[in-house]
Amino acid sequence: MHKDVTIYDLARELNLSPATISRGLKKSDAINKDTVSRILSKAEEMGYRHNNFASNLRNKRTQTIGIIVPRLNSYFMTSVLAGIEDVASKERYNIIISQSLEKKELEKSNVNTMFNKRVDGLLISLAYDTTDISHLQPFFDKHIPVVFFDRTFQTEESTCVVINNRDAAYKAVTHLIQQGCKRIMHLGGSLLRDTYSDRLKGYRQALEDNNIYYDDTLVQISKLGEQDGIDAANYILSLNKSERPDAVFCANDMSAVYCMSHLKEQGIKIPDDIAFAGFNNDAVSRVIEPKLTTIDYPGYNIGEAAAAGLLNILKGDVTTMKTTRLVLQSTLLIRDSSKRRL
Amino acid sequence: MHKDVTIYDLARELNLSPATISRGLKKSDAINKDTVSRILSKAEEMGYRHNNFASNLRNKRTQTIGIIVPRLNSYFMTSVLAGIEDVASKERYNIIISQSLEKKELEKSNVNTMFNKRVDGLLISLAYDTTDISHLQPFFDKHIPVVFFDRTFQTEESTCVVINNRDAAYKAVTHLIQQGCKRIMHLGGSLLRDTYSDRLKGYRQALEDNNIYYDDTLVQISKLGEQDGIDAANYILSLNKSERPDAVFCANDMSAVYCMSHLKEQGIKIPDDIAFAGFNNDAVSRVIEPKLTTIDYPGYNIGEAAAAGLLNILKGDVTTMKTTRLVLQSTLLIRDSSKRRL
DNA sequence: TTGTATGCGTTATCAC
DNA sequence: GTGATAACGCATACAA
Repeated sequence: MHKDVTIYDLARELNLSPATISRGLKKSDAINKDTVSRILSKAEEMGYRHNNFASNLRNKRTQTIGIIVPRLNSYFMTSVLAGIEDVASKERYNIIISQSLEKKELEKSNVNTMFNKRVDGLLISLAYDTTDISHLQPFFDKHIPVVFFDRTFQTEESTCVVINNRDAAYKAVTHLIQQGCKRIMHLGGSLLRDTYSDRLKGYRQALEDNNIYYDDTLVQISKLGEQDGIDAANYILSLNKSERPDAVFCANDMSAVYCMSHLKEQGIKIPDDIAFAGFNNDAVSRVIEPKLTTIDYPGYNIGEAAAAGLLNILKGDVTTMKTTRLVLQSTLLIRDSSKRRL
Repeated sequence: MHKDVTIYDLARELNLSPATISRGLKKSDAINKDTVSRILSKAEEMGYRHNNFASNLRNKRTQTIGIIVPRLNSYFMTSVLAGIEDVASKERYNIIISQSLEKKELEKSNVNTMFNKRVDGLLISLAYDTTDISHLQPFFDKHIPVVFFDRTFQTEESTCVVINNRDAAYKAVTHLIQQGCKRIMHLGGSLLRDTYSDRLKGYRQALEDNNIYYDDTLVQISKLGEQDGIDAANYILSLNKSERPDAVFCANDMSAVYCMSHLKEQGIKIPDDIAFAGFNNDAVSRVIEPKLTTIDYPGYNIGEAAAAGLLNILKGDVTTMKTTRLVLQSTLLIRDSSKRRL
């Protein structure tokens, strides 16, 4: 384990001062062009590498933004990440990622870790069961900017990047109604999250606008996982034929796909007996048979917007930072799972 | 933006020396129990937080391990990550993650970033097109341990964590043969990766052991993505009926599922016309109709083993570090996509 | 059990 | 254009 090469070593070799080396390494134009290139090539030659710790210690900035998400294993999240990464790296920011695995406690601890790592800003999509954001108070107290995306929380201290979930849900449900469906079930996520409560609102609004009675036995709230989809299917099968829904609108594709798949196994015809619509446009939605009608949730754009929003605050005057709600567009993708032969 | 609380501030408040505070904060037993608790509560009260930069600068260790993977968006990778995270956090190590997106150049740049961030060790699964590991040389030179998993590279300087891909493929193909299949196609990944070349070897061995002629027109190498599955399906459809395979063994589930799905759309019956087997046991393998026979690739265990291996090296004597090849068990999961009514 | 003194590598301020 | 110097906050060798 050799000693690391420092700017002092370079200074000694080149008969310059450490200060000049430091400036030269970041191509300051207060330094002679020629000196700069001598410094750079010497650095290369000696295998110098910049020491972030020393630099951060000195600068009191980490040039790092933290990201906390519920889970990474969806196409949506990977897209968000890609969007964030692109924007951040252009501005020479590093990112660190952690997963809350949908658990409030883990989210708290991750927030804490991010705080202690002194990230310059935080991007967060909340866990299912997070009820308040007191764990973010340290960030607010220190005026470290926080941007919420997807799973947001109303606050006066931060920016949100979302889509119009209510509208998207409204479109999906209206489409199902137009296909002739009259008894539409909804598999929703935690109502603690606006993301999901807005989808429920859109669902209700669509029913109302079409004079369909809202039946709360047809609304199931869950974590929208594999098993939840199957449970919903079993619930449907447990109903009398007359009580069964003729369509299901799910707040994500995973639950839709598992629910559909389980119903198919029991002989239910999709979309003729029961039509389906999901949410997110995950890869599964395109392999399931029939292909799943869903909402295209533009993850990459969300990520870009969230990162850009954060960097704006970081570059601008922190004291002028205010609540902004950025609403991106989403699209209904109509596929076979909801196409009735009318 | 207030000034941060430091150990000096605590020292002043408590009439102790910074050294005592430093020791007290990490509960050194060279310090009076009572003093320790006074320090801790004062720290709490004043909102002290440990400064990693100062500490790392001093210690020349980051207590951080780097992870580079091709992509995060699979169940397999998320499981690996969870395994790594569990092991690492128990030993109070932090992790930082980056994606190469299957691109050699991005991988290089990520390796570089990790090096400059001075991670204490590196866990890596290589990109499709990485041909050599010269970009890891800085790690080897500085004796910073590197552990490969899944997509590995033969080297004398590092540990690998894998499954027996050859054996797993052999089992899958043998199973297809036992179902009566005689003309088995293989969708494989880049032969630059042992992971995939071993699967091809297992495939060939199974054919040979059953006196089936190896036909290289039935082997397609690709990136195993969505489109590659569809392309393979179209290739199959372009063949005369007599030339068509009666089974397909795919090196991942994604390509299998898309290939299957496309063939089904064209009226091919699965498994009767063509049987399928995939690899990984991704979530999609359980929703596709018929359910996909696949290899259960134990991601969580791989992650655990890789992290544990790395930490072992980190804790032990670096000079005794040597090439270890850790081979974990995988299992063939037989599902409907390969069950022929014999 | 606690204190003193010093250095980790960088950068900003001030001087020349 | 370049140099000298003083922080940044922490952890340890050595002393007491």
